[in-house]
Amino acid sequence: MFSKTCEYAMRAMIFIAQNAIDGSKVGVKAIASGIDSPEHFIAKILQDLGRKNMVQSSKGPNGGFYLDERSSKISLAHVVKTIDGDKFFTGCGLGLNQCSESNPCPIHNQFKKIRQDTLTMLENARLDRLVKEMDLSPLFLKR
Amino acid sequence: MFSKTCEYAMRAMIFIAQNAIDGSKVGVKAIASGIDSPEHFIAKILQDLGRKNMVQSSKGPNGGFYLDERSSKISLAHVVKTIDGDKFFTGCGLGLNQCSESNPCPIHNQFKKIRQDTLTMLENARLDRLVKEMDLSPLFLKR
DNA sequence: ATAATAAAAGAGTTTTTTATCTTTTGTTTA
DNA sequence: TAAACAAAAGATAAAAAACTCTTTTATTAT
Repeated sequence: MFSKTCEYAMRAMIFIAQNAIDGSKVGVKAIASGIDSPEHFIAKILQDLGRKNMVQSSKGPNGGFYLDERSSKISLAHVVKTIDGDKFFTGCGLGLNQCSESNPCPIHNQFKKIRQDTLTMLENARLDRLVKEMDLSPLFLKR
Repeated sequence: MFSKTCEYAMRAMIFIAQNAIDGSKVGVKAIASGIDSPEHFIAKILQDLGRKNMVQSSKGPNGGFYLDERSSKISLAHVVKTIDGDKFFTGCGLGLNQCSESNPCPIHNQFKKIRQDTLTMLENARLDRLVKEMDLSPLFLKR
């Protein structure tokens, strides 16, 4: 469905949203172990997300990753688009570039609906909201 | 969404269903150009599908690929499961192995519905049916 | 100032996926 | 039975994705 990179990114963002609260920060080591991902790999991914200002960080003692007000409202859809691009949301199910409304592949219309449902769902999955919901029920981010 | 291999496989199966009719057969060259895929690559994929009896073939002059009665009823879901496995239909959206009904990830329930819709859609997309529908409207399998 | 800490950056390596090329085997028809 | 044809099989090669290691830079606290 999504690339491994993208899965790690979503998990890491949720983990940060959950654990870096009230000015506190989380380090890569904690993130990596918290979401069960390779440490250096998730570090790279977070660097990317940082450059795009989707996550904030500070160096040095007590440093780590956290989310500012804007970042905490980011949706999983945004993360997916950033990492995997939007081919998931716009691409053809059979991989046809020319597939479109006027030039549909055999399963174009059915796929369109599913893609749209997925997009809506991921757009609604904003980090702050997920964390709030998870407070009610126990949560799991380990693979 | 699906691997390239899987996309080619689906396109090739549809193409064969469409073009190998009334005992005629289609060769890899025609298939490759018909679905715009690398010739040797789709040949390999069809070999795999052939071993699993999802497509029939014969060598020599006038040889090529075709579908027997059973194969022509195969669904795209079957093709996807054969090539990409069933992680698409059963796996967690965040890539968590332990995600389940009793141990759900933050987006488990929403994803479950989408996966189910996708599965239903692909199960209904049987080759014979797709070809019938395509006869009504023009079709495109080139990328 | 200096030592410790932690992310950023850069430079690989490994594995998987995608794609190509060559040889072999089986089938048909002339 | 020989030549042509077409898929099967096997072996490589190229590209992308996943992952690792080392060095640098910025920050904090002593």
